[in-house]
Amino acid sequence: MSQRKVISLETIRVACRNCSLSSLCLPMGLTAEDVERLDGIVKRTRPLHRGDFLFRDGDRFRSLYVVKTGSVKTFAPSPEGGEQVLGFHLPGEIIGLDAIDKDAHACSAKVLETSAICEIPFSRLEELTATIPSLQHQMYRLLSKEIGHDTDMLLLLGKKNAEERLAAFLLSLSRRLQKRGLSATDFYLSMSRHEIGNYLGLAVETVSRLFTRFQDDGLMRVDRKHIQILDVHALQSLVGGAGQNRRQHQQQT
Amino acid sequence: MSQRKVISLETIRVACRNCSLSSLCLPMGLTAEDVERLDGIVKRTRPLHRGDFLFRDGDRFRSLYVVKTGSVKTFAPSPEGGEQVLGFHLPGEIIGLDAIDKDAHACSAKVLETSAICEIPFSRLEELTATIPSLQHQMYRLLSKEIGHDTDMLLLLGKKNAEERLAAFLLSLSRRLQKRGLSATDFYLSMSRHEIGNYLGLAVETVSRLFTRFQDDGLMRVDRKHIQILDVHALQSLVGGAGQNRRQHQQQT
DNA sequence: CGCAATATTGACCACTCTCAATGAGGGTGG
DNA sequence: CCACCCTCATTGAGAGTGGTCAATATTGCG
Repeated sequence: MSQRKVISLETIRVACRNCSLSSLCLPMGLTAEDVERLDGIVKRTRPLHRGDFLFRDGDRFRSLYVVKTGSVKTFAPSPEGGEQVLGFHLPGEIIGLDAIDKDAHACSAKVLETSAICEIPFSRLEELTATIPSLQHQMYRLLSKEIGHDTDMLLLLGKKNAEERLAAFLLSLSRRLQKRGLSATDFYLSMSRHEIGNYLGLAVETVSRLFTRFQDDGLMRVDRKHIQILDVHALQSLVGGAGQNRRQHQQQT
Repeated sequence: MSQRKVISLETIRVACRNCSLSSLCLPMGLTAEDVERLDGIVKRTRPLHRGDFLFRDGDRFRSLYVVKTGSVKTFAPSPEGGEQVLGFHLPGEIIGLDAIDKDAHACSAKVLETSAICEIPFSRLEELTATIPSLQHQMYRLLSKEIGHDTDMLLLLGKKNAEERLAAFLLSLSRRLQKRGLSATDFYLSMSRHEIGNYLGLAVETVSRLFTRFQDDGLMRVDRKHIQILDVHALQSLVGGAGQNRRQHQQQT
């Protein structure tokens, strides 16, 4: 910890900017000027708190949101009156892409803990992407990436058992936190067991039992919301399906 | 059948065009000239046959594909060596959007029956969307719509039981066929029970049993791959969850 | 400090998977 | 043209994962 050197205010400011926009301009081809223009349309809102909504399903679509710090969950109403958690969004991740099509949000976004969120008015972003080809390409990639992510979830829900799902979930969190420079093995869950279960298509009780089991097996330590991963490799082999193939025959067509 | 009147070659040609591009320019704002330009980059390939691949996972990404007639399935390899069917693509639907991000296909696309497919080189499409704002917007919508569709599947796999899944699947097919002017209640399945089961996260046997049950209950007639829906409304109420709430508590957070 | 929400644990059972056998087509070759 | 084979689909019986219900911590918050 604290390998942080003395740095200038300007450095922080720039780093902070890049932070909020990293998902948009990371693999860029953008000039400094382009980034400046992009930066110009981003609204920085004051910190939001647990329970606050970024938007609710049915709301008119106006902006995309980027998590700077904290975390957000998105969830859609299911016909029976329940809800399906669609994702947990950590710093650097973008929210709202699914609303472009219908020009309205089909899901709600709720802040899980005190968070800083950037807002990017989509109409202005569109103007920008129309004049900066590389930014347009970034947008396409961003949308495409979201599809790829959903695909992964389909595989998870369609083919994996409870154990594999929870292991995959934990590793996903770990990896994403690490990418932001946080610890990959020691972190706090900002969501409840209920929400994890809902997200993974499992009952709360199953999630709870698995946490206990993983801990008993020495894979991790669990204390309420505090998670310490002790054996990443074992978790990975759980996901990969070291467990004998299960669930419908793996047919080749 | 054969309510087809005598029509000019030109009419057919135009209709055919619109067909292949409908998903791109339907809710448009495109001038005739724009459509012309779009049309100019579309490659029309000769008919493909059952078992042909549009692309395989790992292939370099070059083009998007639009189904004109026939059907295509996409599927991704799962770590254990099996595969997850990601979707069945009917006329008017577009394939390959998930590959933009990594510039490589993460899934394979296989033709299920003799089909006509259009190919749209993505780099050329990108050039076009950079100069036609409304087309750019269409592309964003298209990508966004795909995300929305995946979201629906997540809800299906995460929250619905076997009965609800199959009912939803049948209604989805029905609706999409109808949109293309085909019968909503009488059609042939181009995919096997295996593929349906894989797609829905169910075992083949479960799919088979449900077909039998639905038939016994008078919801539909099933003869091999020939499907006749007799009671759409009943199917709809099955999906909606008329069946008493099942699967994890529907918590509100 | 006490109530409400969240989490854990146990017992039971249902949905659906697995295994296995049989039947029905569709294609190929004799 | 028929026999054969192979794939696909159907059906039955049994088993297991994970859901449901219920009781008991534990925590957080007003």
